[in-house]
Amino acid sequence: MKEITADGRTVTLKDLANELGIHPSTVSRILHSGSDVARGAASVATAERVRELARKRGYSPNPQAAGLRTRRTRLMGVIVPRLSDLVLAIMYEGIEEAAAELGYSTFVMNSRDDPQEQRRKTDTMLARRVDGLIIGDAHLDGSQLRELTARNIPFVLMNRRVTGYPSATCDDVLGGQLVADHLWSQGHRNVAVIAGEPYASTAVDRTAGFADRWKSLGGKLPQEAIVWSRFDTAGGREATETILAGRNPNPTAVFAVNDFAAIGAMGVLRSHGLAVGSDVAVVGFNDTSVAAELPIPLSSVRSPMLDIGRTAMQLLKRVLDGEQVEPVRLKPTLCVRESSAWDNAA
Amino acid sequence: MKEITADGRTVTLKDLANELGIHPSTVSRILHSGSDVARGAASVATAERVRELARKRGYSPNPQAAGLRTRRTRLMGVIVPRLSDLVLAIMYEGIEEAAAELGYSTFVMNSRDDPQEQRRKTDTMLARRVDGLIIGDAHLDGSQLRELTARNIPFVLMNRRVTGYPSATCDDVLGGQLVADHLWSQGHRNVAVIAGEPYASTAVDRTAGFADRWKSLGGKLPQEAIVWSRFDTAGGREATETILAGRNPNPTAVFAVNDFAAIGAMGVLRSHGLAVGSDVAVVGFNDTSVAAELPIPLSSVRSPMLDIGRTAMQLLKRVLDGEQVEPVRLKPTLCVRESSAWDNAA
DNA sequence: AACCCCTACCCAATCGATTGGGTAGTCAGG
DNA sequence: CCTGACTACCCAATCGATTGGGTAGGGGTT
Repeated sequence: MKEITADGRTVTLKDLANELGIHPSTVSRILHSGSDVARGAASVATAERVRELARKRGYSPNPQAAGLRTRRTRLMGVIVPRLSDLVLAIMYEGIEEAAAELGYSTFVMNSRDDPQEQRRKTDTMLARRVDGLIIGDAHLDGSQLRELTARNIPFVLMNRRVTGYPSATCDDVLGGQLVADHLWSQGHRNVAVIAGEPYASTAVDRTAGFADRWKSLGGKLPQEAIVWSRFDTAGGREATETILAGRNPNPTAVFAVNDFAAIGAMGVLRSHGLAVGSDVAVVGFNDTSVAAELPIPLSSVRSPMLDIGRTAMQLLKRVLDGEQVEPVRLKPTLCVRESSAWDNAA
Repeated sequence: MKEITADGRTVTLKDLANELGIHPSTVSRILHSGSDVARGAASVATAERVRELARKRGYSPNPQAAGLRTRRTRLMGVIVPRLSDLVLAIMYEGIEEAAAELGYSTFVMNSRDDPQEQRRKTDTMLARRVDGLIIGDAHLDGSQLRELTARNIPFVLMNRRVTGYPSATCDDVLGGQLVADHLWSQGHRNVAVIAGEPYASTAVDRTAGFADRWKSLGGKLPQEAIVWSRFDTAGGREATETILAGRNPNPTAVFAVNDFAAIGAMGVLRSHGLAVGSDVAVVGFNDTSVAAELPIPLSSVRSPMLDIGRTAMQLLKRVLDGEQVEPVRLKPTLCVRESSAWDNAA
């Protein structure tokens, strides 16, 4: 309800002050701090009159002016590889929710996981004077992050973690373990992993969680059973071709660290005459909304994407408040569906 | 490359001016206008010195201060039903690209297609003093838009259009026609439409384009062959159940105005023992990335989503420049795949 | 010599909110 | 009656960039 004065400008503090015959600074103090400011700043009666008029005139403070003075914008920058990745889109929804609750607004930008773009987007955000950054595209090498630290910019990581920095992620190691337990108990002994991009902690942790647990269960997982790939369907297809070409006998189960890669894998398996669910089990990760909708519903590790976003925002807020924060890892759960429900122990 | 002075503040115009012994206003004029300002404002030599120093110190103008003075923020607000809808996410990528080229930054917010949220989000954006809005969630009744017009806020529509307002959309009517032509030429005569939400022009136009063309080809399309639904898989499933329950004989083709609804439809058809592609053709809309990846690849109308986003941003820029702009409808193309490739004319 | 016009700048107000530092006026206690 | 402590405000500087309105000095014209 932004209202305007007779001459077409938006209502300012001074307008309110003039109308009430008091000083703008008094109005500011009344509106700025909670009702607790009545002590010292103004009488209860005046405070009430001010608040009433502000409501009536639809006063909304000018964030430019406030920011200029306070050097805080209540803006947060969010950088993600791409928003058209469903996983990141949902996390962003979580961020937006939490940001609204905390009185912040957010910018998002896509970096396509390209270091050049990451820098460029970071710079645009800083030029906009954001108070802090949520980095959703961190690479494990961390060069990007060292620079931010050096420039003294408050930030937290989301989705992907890097040791030594605050982050909100899924417990990806646990996620990998859940899959290992599941496939092992279904009787599989010859498995392969479509591991994702080696620069992303999501890929590395999920793969490591799986591999370590698999070995501690007594399973074998030779080097060539782990194939690194892109996170999309095409990446999943290529990886699966590699797996099928390189292993004899073919694995009876495939764990893809990403649903879309898993979908690509299912396609290739099918076209090689292998029935997903009976000949070969497939498990994905994230439990994106398509997983359950496929003709052969895809087993997938459900990660709390919305919560990860919310948590990232809350962490960043705490960083801005000067707190020392620790990384947060949210627990995933496994959703078993047809694609891996066939019992191979028989 | 935001640099800071010795005492930790970011570099300002005044810093540059002091260092060069000239007045801040001169620096502003040199940096503000292109190189064409050398005439009148400053000597070429001074201009060069200023630009050089600005580069060296990593000067980046404070948008708060500039905005406070100029009353323009170079911020645009974008409101979409939800960013986790792939279609909108891609359009937003287009917006972001175009915005960067034009020197704007963008906010996105999700409204969930809920009028209350639409208002709330609009107000937050205006409180942030955005220069204009891109509305991606317009409802055909247009009450939301009348209010914006009344409040004198520059905006354009995206994805969905409403008569009388500038917009960047897909030519959805044409899209519907393409599907009608295709299904008719494949020999189908008994078809059904999963029509989407009746408040969205995308749904209405696609359905109308299909229905009108179908009838002009000589086809029949009774009222009960058109089922309105939500845009997601669940909506598609429900609609398909309705269709299968209500029609005898079953239709040999189904057009869903949205890929996700189409995916839901394929699931239900399959579970009713109908083979998609041979028993029943299915066509979706938008050609989102999953369409081609399904076990039975889905025919779909490809809409130029990225371009729609870019166009929306460019239109808005022109609106801000005071131009009178006309709605733009971008041409879609039909991608035929297995789900509707079976020739029923036989 | 008087006049005008450039060139290359400077000056100061302004945008709207915030904030450290007052100050009248009232009341109580000594 | 004086002092001190409140209460309820006011004042003015400030944040950084922009912009309409100067102006000094130099060169050219008539």
